Formats: sequence, structure tokens, C-alpha cells
Amino acid sequence: MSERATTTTQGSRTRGALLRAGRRVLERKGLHKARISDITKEADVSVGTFYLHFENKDDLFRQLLITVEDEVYGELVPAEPGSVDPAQRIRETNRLYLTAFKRNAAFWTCVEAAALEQPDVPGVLAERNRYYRSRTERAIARWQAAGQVAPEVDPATAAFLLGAMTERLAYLWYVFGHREDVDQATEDLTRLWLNYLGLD
Amino acid sequence: MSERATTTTQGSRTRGALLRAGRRVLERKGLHKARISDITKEADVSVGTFYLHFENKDDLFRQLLITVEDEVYGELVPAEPGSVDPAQRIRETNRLYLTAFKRNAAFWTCVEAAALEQPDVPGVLAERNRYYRSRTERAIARWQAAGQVAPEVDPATAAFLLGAMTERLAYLWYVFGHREDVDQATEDLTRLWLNYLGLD
Amino acid sequence: MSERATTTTQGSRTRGALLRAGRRVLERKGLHKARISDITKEADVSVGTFYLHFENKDDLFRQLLITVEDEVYGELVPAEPGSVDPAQRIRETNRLYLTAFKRNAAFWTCVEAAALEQPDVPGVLAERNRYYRSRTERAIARWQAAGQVAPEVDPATAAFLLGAMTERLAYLWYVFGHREDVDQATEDLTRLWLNYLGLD
Amino acid sequence: MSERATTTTQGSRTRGALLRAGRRVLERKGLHKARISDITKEADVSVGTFYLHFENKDDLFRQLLITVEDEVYGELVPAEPGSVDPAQRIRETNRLYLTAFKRNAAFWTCVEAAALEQPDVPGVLAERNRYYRSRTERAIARWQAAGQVAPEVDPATAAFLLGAMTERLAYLWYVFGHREDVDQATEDLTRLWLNYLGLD
DNA sequence: TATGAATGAGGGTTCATTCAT
DNA sequence: GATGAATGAACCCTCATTCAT
Repeated sequence: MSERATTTTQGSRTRGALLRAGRRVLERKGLHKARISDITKEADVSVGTFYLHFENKDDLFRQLLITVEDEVYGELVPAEPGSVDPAQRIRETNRLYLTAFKRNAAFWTCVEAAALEQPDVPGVLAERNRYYRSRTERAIARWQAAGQVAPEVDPATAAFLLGAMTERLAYLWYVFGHREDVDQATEDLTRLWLNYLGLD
Repeated sequence: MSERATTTTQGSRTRGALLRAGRRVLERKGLHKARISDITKEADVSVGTFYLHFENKDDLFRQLLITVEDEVYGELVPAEPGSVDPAQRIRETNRLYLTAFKRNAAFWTCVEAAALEQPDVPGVLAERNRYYRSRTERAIARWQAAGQVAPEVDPATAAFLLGAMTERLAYLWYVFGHREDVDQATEDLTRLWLNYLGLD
Repeated sequence: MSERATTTTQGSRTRGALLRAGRRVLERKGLHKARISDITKEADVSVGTFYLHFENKDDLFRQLLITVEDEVYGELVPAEPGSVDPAQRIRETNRLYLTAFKRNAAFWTCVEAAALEQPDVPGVLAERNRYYRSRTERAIARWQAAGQVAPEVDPATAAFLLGAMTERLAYLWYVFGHREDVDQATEDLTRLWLNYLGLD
Repeated sequence: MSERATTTTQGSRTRGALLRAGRRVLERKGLHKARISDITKEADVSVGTFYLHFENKDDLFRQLLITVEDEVYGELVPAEPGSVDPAQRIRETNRLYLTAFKRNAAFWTCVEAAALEQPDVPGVLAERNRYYRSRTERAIARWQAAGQVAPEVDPATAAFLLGAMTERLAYLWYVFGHREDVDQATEDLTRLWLNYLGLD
């Protein structure tokens, strides 16, 4: 991690410009074809300035990843648990996820690419996955306790499978497939969850 | 396609050596970090020889992709349709798929990475997907006709979702997760299918 | 034209060093055998620096050509027209041309070679030729009007032929023939002009 | 010079095919861009065969040069000296030269390029030039003796200048200028000779 | 003689990174 | 902090030449 100066107001403004420019360039050209000079040109600063704020391209990417992740997953704020019925909760969360994913699909392509090559990226993603998986797991357990989900379902396995599938479908639809709608996608995805959990 | 010749026995032997070496190197270093010289060193030939058989690294990769795909999917030979019960059929196919995928997991990492950058790779993958999807679709329709699967299931959607999930799980388990067993994985995956289709 | 920047003083100093080094190397080794690395070594900069200022060897050559052309032809500044007698005028211009050509003979070898291969070089040369040809043509017409040159001479044809011959002789003498003197060469060449024009 | 075997009938047939192919390729691609493999492909033999008959590309070129020179200059067979009037003789020779040059213009481009780079090519050309120059020189001397050419003309200088000019004009017209006619070109060139020699 | 796969030195070009201003 | 010219290791690719068949 870079622990550079940039304590000045001007400094953090430049840093922000580089992050935004970095994201735009990465989305446009991909992780490998994006050159440092592309990013600095887009940010309207000199190459040297880049190294004042980041160690290298990977460093920029890692910091960008954290930023974007917060943006994507920060929106999946759970409503009052138990206050609504399971199907509704699942549908809502799926819609939020797909909406956020779609908005960041281009960047996500880079994330996938990076995850395949950079040793620490999978870790970052896995950590986040773990969090959401456990959230799902607890919800399923709750529904089981309430008799809404069959007892033979293993909450941990279910959470893993459903999470994987959600992720993959979002990826197929919005990264590869250029799907545009969110409503029908949410329905398709939700039906899958309900089916698997034996809900409704 | 490369217009390179090498019609002799010796020629195709060298070509084979390069393909095998290429695969090993790609699995070890990834598509981007693999150097042509790495591959030729591994194959014990000179750099020039590489260009006698392939146009460039992408060309080698493409030819390799075809070869490996045949290897992975060629094994999913369907048993006599209808001769066995659906659950058994699904379980068998899943086991074959996971087994083949696991054996080629390292190479598949490259494929996924390439799909994100090379414009034609997604097409190659999609074409194959289409084939297997339609096979699944027809099987589901058959089971519906036989009253084994509920009529409200849409075969096309089901085939798409199940295929995506199978792919993603194999990926998470064997590429990222370093899962080792096939038996339990087959059970988990199959349960998902059966659940979704309302079988058993 | 190269879109490379280098707006600083240091930048243009390096660019100048590369142009001078390029000329020396081209004269010594010829356009084909000159390596980029030869030029950067001669200019005492690194290879990368070359590409900061030029697109490639041809680009350097083209820019050099313009510079040297200006040097060679810039000296053929006409004295007061009509103020001297034709023979004297022709003799003076020929001397200036031969002197300048001789000083740049080595580089001219490259120019001739390049003209045979690079599609745009002939154009550059032809443009300049046109200019000097028209200058000669007007002078001849003036002398005809003054009754100094026979009326049956066609000024355009004469200008073309005399120009071609002057060029070729300079080439044969100083590029191939290693002739050293300028005085006698000027006399020989001038005699040819006078004879052809029926002057003296 | 290569002194290879090729005593067989088949051998010299292959050699001939390579020479013809070499000429075609050189004319099409130029001296530098022509690759050995281009030539062997055109001749429909393998690369190895090339080295059975020639040492390298330069060797092929040199042998080709001799062949083509013979073809071009072999046609300038002088008619009975003195049997015709000088103007007629000059006109005829010029026509023959321009005709032959035009037919070989494409190859001549290569010759010029080679002359600028290969150390021995200028020698080959100079030798031939010397021969034709001395032929011209003797003709001029003869015409002087017959009182047809002014005694103050120096036959050696005149032969040199006229030869150079003829060569250059042919080059400008047919290599660079894409001139097509021969009749008018012959007239222009001949007028130059007659003027210079004070004939007619 | 003829073949054509194999060789590998050699050259062009890129681009992350540095550092003097 | 900011600049951008300079650096040079690294990599791709070509093609003349060889040699086993």
C-alpha cells in the first residue's frame, strides 16, 4: 500500500482526479491495455504526479476496487429483518444488487480480470463475499426457525450456491450479455432463490 | 487461422510440442505473463520455430482453446436419453462435467481472463454454451412431457440458469477455491438442479 | 508528422542532437544499415529518447531532408536579375549549387536511395525541382526577350533538361566520382548551359 | 561470385527460373523488401534450392544485373560507322537506348538503389559506361575529323556530359516521371546532343 | 539436386519508472 | 507538490542461412 504524503487539499484533489480518471480509462481500455500515461492524460496531470499518489497501476487499481466495492455493496442496506416476508426481502435485495452491478459492469470486467492474475484481489473479493454470505445464511436460518424454509436445507450451502449464482448471472447478463432490463432479471433471479429455498 | 505450412511428420510433431508447452506455460504464468520465449524454451525449440506454426501468442491460445474445449466437453456424451431417470442423468452429466473441468481448471483460468480481453473468445465460448444449453433444454422439455417436471418451468430459462450456475460453481470450487473432491461437489450441484426443476 | 511534444529548451536541444547524429550516421552507413541504436549512441542518449522526438527512422529522415534541402537550396539566392550578363549569372548559380551539393554529397546519397523506396520522398524533391525549374525558365524567357537567346529554344524544355543535367553531373562527380574541384566543374557545367542556350 | 555446381540440364533450368523470378520480385517489391522466400515462392522451388544456385540475394542481383545489362545495351548495335549522317546516327541510337531503358525501367530502379549501397555495383555500371562513352568519344572525334563537329569540342568531355544527361533523362522520364512516349523523348534528347555538338 | 523445418542473432518499439528542474 | 524528458530493460517478430532427409 502506498502511504504517500498528499495531505494538502490540492493533493487529495489530484488524487481524486487520478482515481476517477483511472476508473474511466480502465473501463474503456481494460486492465492491461490501460497505460499510466493514459490515466494521467485523462486526469490532466503529468506522469510524474501519478507516482506521487500511487505506487503503480496495481496500487491504483486496489484503491479503486475498495472505492467501487463500497459503492456497489453499500447500497445493499438491509431493511428491518423480519419486518417483511422472505420473498419480498429477497426480491428487494436482488433488485438492489442487480441495479448496482449493472451500473458498474464495465469496471467489474476489470475486477474479474485482476482477480485471475493479482494474488491479493481474490482475497479482497472473498472477504466481501463472506460477509454477504453470512448475512444470507443468517436470514435463511431465521426463515427456517420460522418454519418458512424446509429444515433439510443447509443454510451455509444454500447461501454459497445462491450467492455464486447471483454473481454469475449478473456477470453473464450485464458484462457479456448486454442485457438492459432490471425488472425481469430481478424476477428470474428471485424465482431461482425461491425455488431453491422452497419458498412460495 | 494461420497460413503456416509444416506438412511433414516432424513438423506436426513440433507443433504438438509447442501446443503442449504452451498449455503448461499458460497455466503456470497466465496469458499475459507468458512469453513466447518461455513457451519455446519449454518446448525445446527456438523462437523462430514458434512463428513457423503460429501467428502469435493469441493464435496459439485460440488453437489451444479449441483443443481443450473438445477435451472438456467431448466427454459429456449423453447416455441413452430416457433410458434412465432424470435425477440419475443429471447426476451423471454433472459428475462428468466437474471431473473434466477440474482436470482443466488451471487452463480455464486463462480462458476466463482471455474472454475478458480478446474479442473473439467470448464468441467461441458462447457457441459451445448454446449447444449444451439447447441439449439441457430439450431434456427438460422431455421430462415435462413425461410429467416429471412441473409444466410452469420454462425449459429455456431453466437451461440458462442451471448452466450458468454449474459453470460458476465449477469455477469457484476448482479455480478459486481449490476444492478437491468431486463426489460431494456433484451431490451439491445435482441437488441444486433437482430442487430447481422440482424433481424428487 | 510526429505528434511528440518536448516543448522545453532541453527537449529541443536533445532533438537537435538527434538530428545531427542522425545525419552523421546516415551519411556513414546509409539509410538501411543505420540502426536507431547507432543514432542514439552517436547522440549520447538512450533508445527511448529517440521515440520521444521521432516516430521512427523514416520520420527522422524526412525531417532531416527538409533541413538539408533548405541548407542546399537556400544559398541559391539570385543576385539582381538582369543586372549581370547571362553567362555570368549562370556561372555564379552553378558555382553556388555545386559548392552546396558537394558539401552535402554524402547525405544526398541517402536521399537518392530513399527516393527510390519511400513513396513521399520523390514528391518532396519534385516540388523543389519545380521551383528552381520555373526560376530558370523565367530567366531564359527574359534572355530571349532581350535577344540574347535564340527564339526557337523552348524555355520550359530547356529548363528541364539543364536542371536534370546539372543534378546528374553533380551526382556523378561528387557522389560517385569523388571529384574534388569546384572551379573546373563549374566551367564544364556552365559551358554546357551556354552551348545549349546558344549564349556566348 | 558463386561457383556452384548446376551442371545438369535440370539444374540450369532451375537457375533460370530463379533469375526470372528474382527479376519479377525485385521489380515488384524493390531490392530491400524482396525476401529470398518471395523469390523462391515465385520460382516455385524451395528456399534451400536458392542457396544451391546463388550465394545470397546480392549474388543473384549481380548476376541479374549482367543479364539485364546485356539485354539493354546489346541492342545498341552500331550501324556501319560513317555510312549515315551524324544526326541520324545519334537519333537512332537514342531511340534504341530509350526504348530498351523504358522496357527495363522497373528493374533499373533497383539497380540505382543497389549502386548506392553495394560497393561493387557502381563498378559494374561504370565499366559499361566507359565502353559506351569511348564509343561516343570516337564517333565525335570522327565527326570532328570530317569537319562536321567544331574542333574546340573536347570529345571526352562531350561524351561524358552527353552520356550522363542521357542516362539521367531516361531515369527522370521513365522511372520517376512515368513518361510513356518514345518518339518525342527521342526528339528532345537528340536535339540536346545536336545542340551541344553544334550539329545541324 | 531438391526440400522445407529449424535456427537465432538482430532490430524496432513500448512503457513503467526516475529525477532534475 | 507538480512537471515531463530521459531511461533502458524487456519483448515481439523477421528472415537469411543451414542441414537432415
